[in-house]
Formats: sequence, structure tokens, C-alpha cells
Amino acid sequence: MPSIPVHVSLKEKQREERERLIVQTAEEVLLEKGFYETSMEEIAARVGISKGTIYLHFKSKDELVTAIIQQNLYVFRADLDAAITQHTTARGKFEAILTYLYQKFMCHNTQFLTSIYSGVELQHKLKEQKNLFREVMDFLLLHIKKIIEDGKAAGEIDPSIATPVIMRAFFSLITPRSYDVWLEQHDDLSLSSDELIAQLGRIFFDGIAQKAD
Amino acid sequence: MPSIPVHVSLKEKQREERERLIVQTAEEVLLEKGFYETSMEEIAARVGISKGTIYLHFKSKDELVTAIIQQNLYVFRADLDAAITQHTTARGKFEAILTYLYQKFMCHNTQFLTSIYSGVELQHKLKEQKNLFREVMDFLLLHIKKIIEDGKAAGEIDPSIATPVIMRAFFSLITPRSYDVWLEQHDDLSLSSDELIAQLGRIFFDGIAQKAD
Amino acid sequence: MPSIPVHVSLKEKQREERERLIVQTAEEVLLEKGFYETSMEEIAARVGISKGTIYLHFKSKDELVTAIIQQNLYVFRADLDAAITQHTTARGKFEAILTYLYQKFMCHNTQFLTSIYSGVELQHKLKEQKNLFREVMDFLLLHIKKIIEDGKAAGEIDPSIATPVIMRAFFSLITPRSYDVWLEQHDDLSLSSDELIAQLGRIFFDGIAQKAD
Amino acid sequence: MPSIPVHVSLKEKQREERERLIVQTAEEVLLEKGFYETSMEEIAARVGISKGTIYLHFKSKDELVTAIIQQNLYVFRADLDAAITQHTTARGKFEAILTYLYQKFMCHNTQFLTSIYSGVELQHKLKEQKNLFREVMDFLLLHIKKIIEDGKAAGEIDPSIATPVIMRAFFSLITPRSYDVWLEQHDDLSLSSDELIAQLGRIFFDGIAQKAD
DNA sequence: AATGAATGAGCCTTCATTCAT
DNA sequence: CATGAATGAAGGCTCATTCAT
Repeated sequence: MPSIPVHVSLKEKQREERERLIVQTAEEVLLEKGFYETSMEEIAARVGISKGTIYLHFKSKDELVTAIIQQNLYVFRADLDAAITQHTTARGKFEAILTYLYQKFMCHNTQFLTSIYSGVELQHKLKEQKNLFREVMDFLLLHIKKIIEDGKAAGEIDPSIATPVIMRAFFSLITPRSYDVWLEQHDDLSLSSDELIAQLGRIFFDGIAQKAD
Repeated sequence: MPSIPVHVSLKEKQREERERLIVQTAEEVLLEKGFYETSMEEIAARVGISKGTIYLHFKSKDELVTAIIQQNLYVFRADLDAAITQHTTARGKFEAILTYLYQKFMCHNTQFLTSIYSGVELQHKLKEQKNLFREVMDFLLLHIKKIIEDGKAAGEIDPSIATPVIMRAFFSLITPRSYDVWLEQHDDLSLSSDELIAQLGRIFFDGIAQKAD
Repeated sequence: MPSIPVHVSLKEKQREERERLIVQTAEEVLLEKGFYETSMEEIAARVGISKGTIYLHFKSKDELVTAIIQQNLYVFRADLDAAITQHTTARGKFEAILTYLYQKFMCHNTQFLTSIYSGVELQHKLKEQKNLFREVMDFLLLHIKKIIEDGKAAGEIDPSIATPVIMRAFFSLITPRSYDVWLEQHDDLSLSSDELIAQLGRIFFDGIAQKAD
Repeated sequence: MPSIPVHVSLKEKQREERERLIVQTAEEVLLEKGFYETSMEEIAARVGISKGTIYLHFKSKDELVTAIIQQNLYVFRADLDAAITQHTTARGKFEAILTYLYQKFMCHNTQFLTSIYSGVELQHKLKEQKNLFREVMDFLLLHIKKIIEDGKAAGEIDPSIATPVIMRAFFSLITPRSYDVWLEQHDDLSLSSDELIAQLGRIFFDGIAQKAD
């Protein structure tokens, strides 16, 4: 009976594949139209299945969105963690974070999370989620705090600037904004992604002021 | 019948007064609950009028929101314009903008605009609006571009940093984010609003790096 | 301004009238098709209004049914109370109850209550209701118990028959059964309602056995 | 190939066994939750088979219930027939019926039939069934009618009471009511089942009135 | 034969919008 | 003008039934 486990795993694979498809499609529609303008009907239609089928995978619309958010948060945290630990200096770490977020910017993950969490509406509905969100944010916050404090101790960062202010400035820098795409279209920024990040890092560390040399 | 115009203007005044009340109330509810969780019923109830009356002032829910956004955008542009022209140096102007946005941060205007425009959902519905939005953004963008270019010309700003990058960095700094409140709660930032702005300006101009002197 | 109260009461009257119509229609459909086969759509259609209008009067299908049941229970209790207190002997009281229930048998009240409470399904859904139901049943039970005990004390009722058994027998007699209509059709019972009750009372008190005289 | 018929009959036996299991389980769930709150899914789950398998035995939910009712009706008729023919006097026969119904009261058969037939809902769905139901009721009716008439002829039953009235009274007595359980809980009836039946029979034959001796 | 994933009709409920009063 | 009762389209969800494997 070695065929049974094969069978099982086949079905299971198909199931997972389908679920992945639903999640992916839902993510797209959600990103495109937002929570309230997205109907289960449309998600189903885009996947090419019937409404009922979605409910074989997710108990409700809320749970579907919830699952998507959780998944995104996990990826987000894992990726950031990986990016940070590769570096040792404050500058290196900051640039790693910038790089991750700016390069993955097109990668829907960040975009999705931002678009979801910036709407007031969902923050009401997904209060339970907020725990995970808060957890991830705390994780990020503590990391950044530590980077700054270590940087100050190592003489890399000016200790006369308050850590919270620096944090706030950095957070601003890494938060995707919905009009970013539009900003990009506006002025043909002929810089590569790498250069952009390098220059942003430079602003963050050295400021924009002309240095008297 | 010279009395009629008087009558009319009285009624007209009342009408405008009511409209103002509707807009203001709608703004509150919208901010609190978001577009989709806000019902015309609730707005009417809070104003103390009936649903039907709102429709005497606004053709639809969309138009009501549209009107609110327009009004906010106008105020936003006017305020910023006033803030900017009071200063002559790039640093002064930047700090004026920062000051305006951070001090008005609690002032619903900015908050409202952000909360509206960060949600994907309304961007669909209000595509026509986008013209006004774009106009205002363009106005802001050009202003900032000019400030930067003038600053570079005046030797205030390092010309080796690409203008678009600086713009992006500054835009990041002034965009309110929905989690700002949460950031504030997290670490007890004992700085005053003025100090915060001063330090942010300092980061923007001089960077966070420890200067070898 | 005496017209305002008139206006108000007019609207209020219309509203109540409509509500009465909804309740009455719902009762009919419910009686005819049962809870699960009755759709809000059909109730609305029969009343000649739209589905949404029902929701202006009742928050949900459950609440509509609940309201109907409560109303029926109140009427039931009040009527029975009135019927009982008019008599002094046990036999008189028993016959009053029989009369009420058999004559009102066609009157949907009793029929409705029975049909509702005999379905297992609703007993789950309407557990809260059960409190009122239980209250009404307790009221009826205690009344009957008292009638029996007083009857025994007064030498009207044979004390060697256990009171609970008598109660059970009487309860059986007064409980409408869904097939009663059918029973009626079956044999052309040429007795009047009064005679039927009289004979039932006679059976209850004197039995069907041929008395040796 | 004498082995094939054996095989077939084996399979057939298994098939019947499973069908019996389905019917029995369905009966339980139906009794517990009612028709509309019972899903094919749950029946299948309790049996330990898949939804689809039920459809190999019954074309639809309706047909499954139909089959259950039919079976119950058959058993009901057979049992009653057996109970009645064992006795010769009217009193004996009536008490036999009472005994059967009250002792089998806990036995789901009667309970099931009652619960099914007291709900209006199923009476619609199962109109075709009604034929069988009617048949069984007719059988019972005729039996009882005959008992009464024979009793009257034999001088056992008072001929001045109309036969239909007696029938009605007896039918009331033997119809289980959904609140019976509740009645039982209410007053601790310390009588045995046998005594209960004896006393009920006594009420039916001799009435509750105190006899002047 | 057995399975259980997929379907889709149907129900309850909400709410922006209209309109008679 | 103001009202708020009425509408009806739309959406979330369930579940009996089917069918490919």
C-alpha cells in the first residue's frame, strides 16, 4: 500500500496549490480594489472557481484576509531579520533594511501590508490581528533602537540626537506610501535602485547640507 | 418685495451653515470609522437631521466625501503656501513645512487626507478627484523642488545629492503614517513638538552621523 | 400646533398598522410553511412590501418570529386566565378551559403556538423564549393543579387518582394536535362544538364505562 | 462461478447493513436537531462515511427522511396490531395501546413520528408520504372505532357518548407531546409506568369524579 | 464503489437612494 | 423644505447535490 500515501499527498498538494492560488488572487484583488470593494464572487471568478469553493478553504471573508495578512507579516519579519543580521555597522544595517524594503517595494508584501494597515476601517475589524502586527512592529522597533544605540556607543551616530527622533526619521524613510508610484512617474529619476538607496542612506547619515570643506 | 432677497440670504445662510455642519460631522465619522463603515444614517443622526436632508446638499455619499476632500485639499494648499513664503532659506522653508504638518498633525486636515488617500479603495471611487489631488501634489512638489534647487544654488544644499532623492526623503518625513500614534505611545518621547521638529530638521540637513571635529 | 401630535399619531398609527400586517402575514406563512420554509421574501411579497421594509420593524427573522410567539403567549395566558376565573367548581373550570381551547382552536393562536413548539428545531433557536414559554406553562400548570386539589378537597374529584396523572390526562385533552383537522374530516362528527366539549368533559369526569345503574 | 452469487450476497449484506446504519444514525440526528438543522454532512460524519455514499443509498435528503418515516410507520402499525390482538375486552385493548405507546415513548419510534408530524414544515415536503401516514392512521382509527363499537355492543362502554368523541379523547391520550418530558420533570411523579397507565385507563373508563357510593 | 472537492441556487441582511407626505 | 418609510440591488454564507478520480 505505498500508493495510498502517494494519493493522499497528491490530493493534499492539489488542495494546497488551490489554496495558494486563492490567497494569491485574493491578494491581488484586495490590493487593487481594497477590502470593501472586493467581493468573494470576484475572487472566485478570477481564480476560475465558484464562490463556495473558497469557503472550503476559509471560513469567511475575514478569515481569508486575516490569513493573508498573517502570512505577509511572517514573511516580512523573517526577511527583515535575515537582512539585518548580515551586517555589523549601523550604517550597514540601515542600508540593508532600506534595500530590502525598497527592492521588495514592488513585491506586494510590503505594499499589501501598508495598504491594509493604512485604512482605518480594517484596523477596527482586525483588532485581534493587531497583536501579531504589534508583535512584528515591536520586533522591528527594538531592532532599530538597538542599532541606533549600538551605533551611538560605537561612535557612529551622533548621541546628541534623541534616539526616538532618529527612529521616527528612519521609520518615515522605510514606510511605503501609496503615492510613491506616482512620485516615481513624476520626475524621471534616472538613478538605479542601488543608487537611490545609497543616496537616501547618505542623507540619513550625513544630511543634505553642503559641507564646508 | 425687497424683503425677499433678505429672506433668501437668510435661508441661504442657514443652508450654508447646515452644509458646513454636515461636512464637519461627516469628516469626524469618516475619520473615526472609515468610508465603508460610515453610513449616511449615522452622519445624519450625529448632525441631528434626517438622511434625506443630506441629499438636499449632496447628490450622493461619494459626492459628500468628494466635497470634504476638496475642501481639505484647498486648506492644505493655502496653509502650506502661507507657511513657505514666510521664509527665505531652504532650511527655514523646510522647517516651516515640517512645523505646519507636525503641529497640524493632530488637526484632522492632514490626518483625514492621509487616511483617505492611503486606502486603496477610495482611490478608485474618487478617480475624478485625483485631478485635484494631483494638482495639489504638483503644487507641493514644485515648491519643494524649487526650494531644493534654490538651496543648491545658494550653496545651502549639497548638489551631489540628486534632487528627486531629496524630495523623496523630505516627502517621507512629512507624510503622516497611521501608526504614528502608536509610535508615540511606545517610547515616551519627552521632547516638545518644537524640539522634535528641530531635531528632524537637523537630521535632514546634517545627518545622524557623528561628526569628527 | 395641535396638528403636530395628530401628525405624529397618524404616522405612528400607520406604522403600527403596517407592523400588525407584517406580524399577521408572517403568522400565516409561518403556520402554513413553517419557519424554515418561510422566507422573508415571501412574507414581504404577501404583505405587498419589499423585503427591506420588514427590517424596519424587526431586526431579524428570528426577532420577528420571537415577537409573534411572545404576543401569542401573552394572549394565551390572558384569555385562559379570564376563562378560568369565571367559574367556581372544578368541572366548570375544566370545561371553561376546554371551551376556550377548542373554540379558539381554529383561532390560530393556539395552533400557532403548538405548531411552533412541537418542532424540535425552534426549541433550539428560541431557548431564551423558553423562559416566557415556561412561565406561561407554569402558570397553566399551577392553575390546573390548584383546580384539581380544590376539587379533591371539595369532594368533586376522586382523591385516589394521583394529581399528576389527572394533570397529564387533562393536558392531553387540551393540547391541539396537528392531525386534528384531519380527524375531523374523517368522521363527520355531527356534534356542535358545545356538545363536543360537554361530552369530552363527561368522559373526563365520568369515564366512558357503562355505569351499572 | 457459484462463487459470484455468494460474493454478491455478501456485498448485498454489507450494503444493507450500511443502509441500516445510515437510517439509524439519520434518525438520531434528526430527532436531536430536526430536519433543517441536520446536514447530510453530519449524518455522514456520524456514520463514518462520506456524504457521497449516502447518495448511493438515497437519492436525496427528502428520500432518506421518507424512508425513515416509512419504516417507522410500518413498525408502529405492526407493534400496535400485535398489542391489540392479544386482548379481548375494550378496556384490555385500550390499555394495551396505552401501554405500548407509553412504554415505547422513550423508544424513538413514536417520538420520531411525533416530532416529524407535528412540524408543519415536513408535512409539505412529504405530501406523498401522507398517503402512507393516512393509511396507518386509518388503520389505527378503524381499529379504535371497532374497539369502541364492540365495547358499546358488549355493554362495556356507555353508548350515549358519541363514538367520535371517545376516539378523540383516546387519541389525545396516546399522542405524545413534545412537552411531556418537561411535564415529567415538573412534578415528581412517583408512580411506575404501569401504575400511570392503569390510572390513565381508569380516568378514561371511570372518570375523575368522586363516586357517590 | 467510495470519496469529498466543487458547484450554485437560495437565503438573510445592509444601506445608499428615492419620493410621497 | 424636511422627513423617514420604502425600495432593491448587492454581498456573505450554507448546504444539498453532483461527478471526476
